[in-house]
Parts: sequence; C-alpha cells; structure tokens
Amino acid sequence: MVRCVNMRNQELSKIFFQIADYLEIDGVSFKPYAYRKVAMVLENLKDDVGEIYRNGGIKALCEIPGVGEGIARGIEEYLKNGKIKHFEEIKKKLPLKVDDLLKVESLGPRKIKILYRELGVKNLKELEKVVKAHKVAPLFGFGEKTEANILQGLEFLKKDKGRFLIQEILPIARDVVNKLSKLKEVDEISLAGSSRRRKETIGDVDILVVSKKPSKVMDFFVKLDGVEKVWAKGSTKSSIRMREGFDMDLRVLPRESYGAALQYFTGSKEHNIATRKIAIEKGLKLSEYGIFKGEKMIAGRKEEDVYKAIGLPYIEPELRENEGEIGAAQKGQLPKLIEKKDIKGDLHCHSNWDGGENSIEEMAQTAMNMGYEYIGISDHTKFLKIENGLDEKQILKQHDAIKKVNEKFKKQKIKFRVLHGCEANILNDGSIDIKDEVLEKLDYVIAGAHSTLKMEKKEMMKRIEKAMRNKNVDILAHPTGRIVGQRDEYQIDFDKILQIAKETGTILEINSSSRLDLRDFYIRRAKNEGVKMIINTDSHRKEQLNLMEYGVSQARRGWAEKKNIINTLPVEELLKQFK
DNA sequence: GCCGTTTTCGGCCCGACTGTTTTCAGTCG
Repeated sequence: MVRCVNMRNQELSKIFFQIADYLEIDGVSFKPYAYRKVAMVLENLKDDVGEIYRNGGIKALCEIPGVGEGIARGIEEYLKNGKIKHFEEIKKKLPLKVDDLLKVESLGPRKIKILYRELGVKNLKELEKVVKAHKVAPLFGFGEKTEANILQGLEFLKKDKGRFLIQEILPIARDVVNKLSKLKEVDEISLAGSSRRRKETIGDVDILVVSKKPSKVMDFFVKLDGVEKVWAKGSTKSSIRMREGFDMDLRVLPRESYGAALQYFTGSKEHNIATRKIAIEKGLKLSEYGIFKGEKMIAGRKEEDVYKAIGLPYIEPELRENEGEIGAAQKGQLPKLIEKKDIKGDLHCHSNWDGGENSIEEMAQTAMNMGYEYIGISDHTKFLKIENGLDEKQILKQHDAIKKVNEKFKKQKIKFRVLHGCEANILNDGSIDIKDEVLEKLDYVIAGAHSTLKMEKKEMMKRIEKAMRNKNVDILAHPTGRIVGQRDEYQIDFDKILQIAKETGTILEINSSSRLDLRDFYIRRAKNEGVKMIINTDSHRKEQLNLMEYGVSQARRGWAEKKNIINTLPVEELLKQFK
C-alpha cells in the first residue's frame, strides 16, 4: 500500500520490485527476496531517502531495514543520476515487460523465461500472438492445457478491473458464506484474507470451512450461482472466478487446525512472516495446520491459542499488517479498537432537500432503527448547484422543519434527536459559501472542498487552513479528497492539517463511502497527535447509513479507539465538541 | 543481497493444486 506521498521512495520501491522480478526470471535465487523486502520497506518509509542520504550518506541508508551496502549504493546512484546501472543492465539483458507478463495467471518467472528464450516473447501482444498460433503447447514444460490457460489469463487480464472496493465485495462474499453455512456438511465457516482484515480494496476473497465431508462442500462451491471459471478443485482447496471478475478461494480444514488456518489465511503476508519468525525463535513451527513442537501439535484449534503459543495476546484482524502490532502486543499495548456498537449517530447525511432520496424523517427513522441516538442532516450548500445546494434562506427554512421533527418525536416520547448541520463548500480563497450569521444558527458545520481540487500545495493549504480557522467550521469533510481507485488526494501537508486541527479543535472526518478518507495511516497519525475524528457515511439515501461499518473498519485499521471518535458520545457531550 | 541471543556463512515462510516431466517443477496465496 502506498503510505506516503513521497515520490522518490515510491519510485525506488518500484525499481526494486522490478529488479526482483527480473532476477527471478533470470533464475537468480534469494536476491529477489531481498529486493522485494527493501521495496516494501521503502514503500512504507515515512522519511525521504534523499533526505536520509543527505544527512548521513551511505551509512545512514544502511540503517534502513533491509538496506545493506549493495542496495545503499544503488540508492545513491539513483539519487545522483536518476538511474541504477545494475537495473539498466538487467533490462538490457532481458528486454521484457515483466510486470505485464507476470500479471497473466498461470504464468510465472520460469515460464516467462522459456517463452522469451524459445519464442522471443517480450510483451503481452507477442504472447497473445504465439499462443494463438499454438506455438506454446509443444514447448518443454508446457502443454495443451497450459496454452489454453495462458490464453484465458490474457482474456481475463483484458477485462480485469484490478482490485475491488470493500463496499462492493463484502456483501457478495457474505452471501456466499451464508449459502455455504447452510450446508449440513459445514461445521464452521469464516471469511479470511484481506476481506477479514477489512482492507479498503480486495483482490480476492478467502473462505475457510471446517468439514468432515469436504467433497460435498467443494461440489457446492464450484457450482455456485455466479461462478465463471473453476481454477482449481481439490479435496482441501478450490478456487473460482466470479462473474464480477474477482476470485474466491475455499479451504476446508479439520477442526483442530481451524484457528491456525484462520490465523494463516487472514494474513497479512507480512504479519504471518513475522509471527512465524517468532515461532521459529521459540523452537516452534507455525503452519496453517497448527503450532508444532517437533512432531507434536501444541495449538491450532482456536486463533487465540495460536497467538498464545507464541506469547502474544489475540490481535484483531484489522491490525495484522506488521505495522507495529506485534511489538505492541508483546508490550501489552494493543489498542482497544472502536466497535460498530460504539457509534451513537451519523452526522454527514443528506436529505431530499438537496436532491437526496429520502426525507429528513425517513433518514431519522432509519437511524433510529439502527439503534442510534441522533442523526445530523447536512445537506450541500449553494455553491454546489449540481447537487441542489441550499442557500441561506433554504437553510433557515430547513432549520424550522427539523425543529418540527424534533418536537414531533418529543410528543411521541421518542428519545431521538435530529441535529442540523450542513456540508458547506470551501471556496478557492478558503472562505465558506454560507454567511456566518446562518452558520451560527446550526448545531454544527461540516466544510469540504468540492471544486478546484488540483491546486498547488501551498495554495491548497492556505485555503484549507483558512476554512479550519473559521469559527463556525467544526468538521473537515473528507480531508484529503481521495476517492478509492478513482482520485488521488489533493496536494496537502497532512502534518500541518493535524497541527491546525489541534490548535482550532476542528474534527477530521472519516468518510465511509468509496472515499474512505481519512486513510488508515492518517487516522493513526491523527490519533497519535490527539486530534479528534468523526465517522460519517455521507449518505444520500437511507440504505447508505449502513456504510457506517466500513468507516468503523477504516478507523480500526487506523488503530482508533472509542475515545478518538466523537460520534461515540451521547448527544449533549457531542455538541460540546463543536466550536 | 541481507542478516545474526543458535550463525560473519548459510539460510531466506510453508504448503496445495495443476499439468506434465513418469517423480516433480511451477505457480499461487
């Protein structure tokens, strides 16, 4: 995952990933592991490598985990010349589009090497040509089926949509889990993998099952509605491609291994490598079948037992990224993560006043049914004409309407409150598109940038800073502007935003829609700085209030606790959080 | 190429499924 907007680190990381691929194709062993490791470290490194080099030279570079003398020299070369000679030489030796070719399912480094050596295949286009000309099957180590699989891999690649939004995947995955769980042959079932860790995008779905009759479960699985291709079907593992374009893997395990398997298949890969290393240090072996001391299995039935066996408390799936959770676990300093049931209301909700689908009362009723104590209506304001933004007059009218809804609830002795806010626009100069005297009348004000998002950093920061310093602005909506898979964040200095938030008491939003903004690592930084956050859905119709769970998972991935999130507070306390 | 309270040399996570090569390499997660 791209963790910071540090160009040089990201570019170097990409180069090292590619070097690893080339070396692997060239048949070099173990070096790819080292290059991948350092690529991952750089991807997540907060400090700029250029800065590190300038301050401490080669020696300082070697302090970075995974960086030794050789790679440090490479980084130095890159910083000085923008090129790494070693990398240029490998590319000359193997003039292949490795990253493209490796994306073809059933094609790995070995086969790519053979295809290049024997048929001169350098890219996807040439690959398609030789496959269609049936030149591949006769090659040593290939065959009819492999040729067909490569062709199919190419076809899938053409319509590949890459990773999917968790909001799209999870409902489908849950539906499959639900169907499987109804089989009498299924004793236990759980999602695993990145969907259990609630990553914002999911590549494929992993499902684990305990069953004494795996073949029945597998038969059912590969014949599910929506299955487009069966990649593999065995007695313990099957793999399918769904109509929507993503894959699902099903593993069947004996009951005594269920916990170990859940731990293993939940990942992340980095977390697993770390836990296995701890096991090795303790003279144990950790696999998906259990924890073993020699031949003897000492744990595996429950996930908790697996962690316990390596001296750790249970670690929540959302934390398992090897981003410090293991150290925290060892020190007994794991956060007590916020839970969905802690949420008492949703303050970023649109009504039919600004073109949303439902009335204020319908939104309130849905929120009530969800067990909330309050809802905040925050319609768009006038600058956003396309969204039917409300002007001052309409906002005041809406204020009366909300008052009436609250009075009605009171009469019916319903303990629920509708708060009145708005989602105002931060104009290019940082001012707000609604007059102060109107903003003052509202319970709270959310402000967000919705236009001119490609501003240069300095100007953008000036704009956002001015808005945050506005005495009526309480919440900064979707603070970085990113939309998952669609739009990068705007040019901002997040440390500066945290500092201003701290100074002004501005709350940062965690938006549960496809924005998922703040991102997990920003949430963690906000938490560490003591900056308060709020989880909102940005609902434009009542069903979307259910998106809350995704905002909560995002917060959990950012190590957030109940006390960091203000809409866990009862209404009177909540209102005290505003300016 | 990196790394070290078992190592400055010899490891680098571990196992299932497929297809093909008749005993296993390659790919995947």
